[in-house]
Amino acid sequence: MATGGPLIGEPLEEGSLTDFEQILLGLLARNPRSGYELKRFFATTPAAAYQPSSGTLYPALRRLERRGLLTGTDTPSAGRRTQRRYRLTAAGHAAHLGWLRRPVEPDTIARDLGVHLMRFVMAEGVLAPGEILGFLGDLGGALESFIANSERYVEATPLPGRHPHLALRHGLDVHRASLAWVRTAIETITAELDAYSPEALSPRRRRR
Amino acid sequence: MATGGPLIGEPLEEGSLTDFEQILLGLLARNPRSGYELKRFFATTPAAAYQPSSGTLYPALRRLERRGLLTGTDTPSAGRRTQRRYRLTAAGHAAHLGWLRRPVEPDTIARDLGVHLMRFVMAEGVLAPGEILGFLGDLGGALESFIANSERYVEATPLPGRHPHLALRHGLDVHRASLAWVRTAIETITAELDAYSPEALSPRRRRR
DNA sequence: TAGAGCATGTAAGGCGTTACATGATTTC
DNA sequence: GAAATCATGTAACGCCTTACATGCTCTA
Repeated sequence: MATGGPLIGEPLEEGSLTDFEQILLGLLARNPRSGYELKRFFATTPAAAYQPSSGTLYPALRRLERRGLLTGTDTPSAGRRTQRRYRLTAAGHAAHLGWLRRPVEPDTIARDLGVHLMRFVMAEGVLAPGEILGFLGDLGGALESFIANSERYVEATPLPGRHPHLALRHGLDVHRASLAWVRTAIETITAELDAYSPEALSPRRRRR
Repeated sequence: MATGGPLIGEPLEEGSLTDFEQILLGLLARNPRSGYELKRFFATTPAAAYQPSSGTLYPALRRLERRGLLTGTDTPSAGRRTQRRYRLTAAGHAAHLGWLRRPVEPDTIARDLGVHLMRFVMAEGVLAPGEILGFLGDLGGALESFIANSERYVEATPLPGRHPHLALRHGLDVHRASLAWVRTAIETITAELDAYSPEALSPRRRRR
């Protein structure tokens, strides 16, 4: 920690990763894949309303490799052109864990909801159930205050016309749906936890 | 129309505008503003979870001016540094109208919902009520098929874990909320239309 | 004269988009 | 041998982000 220069093999850490790079890291953390397999994943999953092009995907993988978060190995798969298959390094796993554990910023909740959902998906089996419930709790809290702020704004501010009012109403409706989802997600996960160890993990709930 | 070269004063039309540029156009169509006033608008409106920086805003205004969609005039407002106040040209109004009238692409509905909401807000008083109801109808239709597709996918595809299933559920819940909003928006606007001219515009509804 | 607020702008760097290029293999 | 599919990549261009620069005015 107190050494002079940068150590060989240490994570570079200069400049943080984009959301897209973090998502690539998360996908490769579960199972190593090639660039093309990643493209197909994005193509076939309706969750991703996003379709990375070759010019986005391949350079991103090379960047992550250059940073020491991924290692790629050329594998001449039967027939076809040689594939380059990527897997995480130790530094890559550390970066991914750090991303999953990032606190929920209440100020940017509306903008980052999609990213939070991706983090939630990728946290399964990686973060402890307690951490996941904590994350969902923070998410719910952020949504609650966002909704409260929007309601206060709608009541306090005279709006120029009917459409702005309706549009704000849309934002409220959508975020209320998100909040309701967070609550059922917490219940679902808590219930599953209780099923496995009713006494140890959540004794309070059994009394009900 | 059949002349040889490009006419002076014609809209350039080469390459289309970004969503952000279209939104600037829409804001300036209602009332001329300076860059700083636009910044304050974005800062004080909770609808905009987006905060354009100086480096984004001012060059964008200059681009639109260079394209002939805006005209800016330096106005030495009392005290302070000289402001540059922008207003739309005829070509700018045409570009804005074209943006408002763009059809709803069902394929990108999840990605573009926010932009559609902005278009809805800015269409008030600019597009005819019939056009606005048509737009909302298309929006609702696109949401319906998106929801139906997602439901089919959830039922047909075995998902690796509980979290992916929950995340897809979130998408469904949120888009169902959007669809419900579209329907109430249609009702609201239709009702208001009826109030002004019950016979002429919507005689069917009176029978109910 | 130093500082704070208003107002517009520039510079460097990075990432994404579109379009094109390239290689290898199988099918018609 | 032409075309399609798999698979990776490059090049040009444009926009955004961050940070800094510039002017002008009023107040302490």
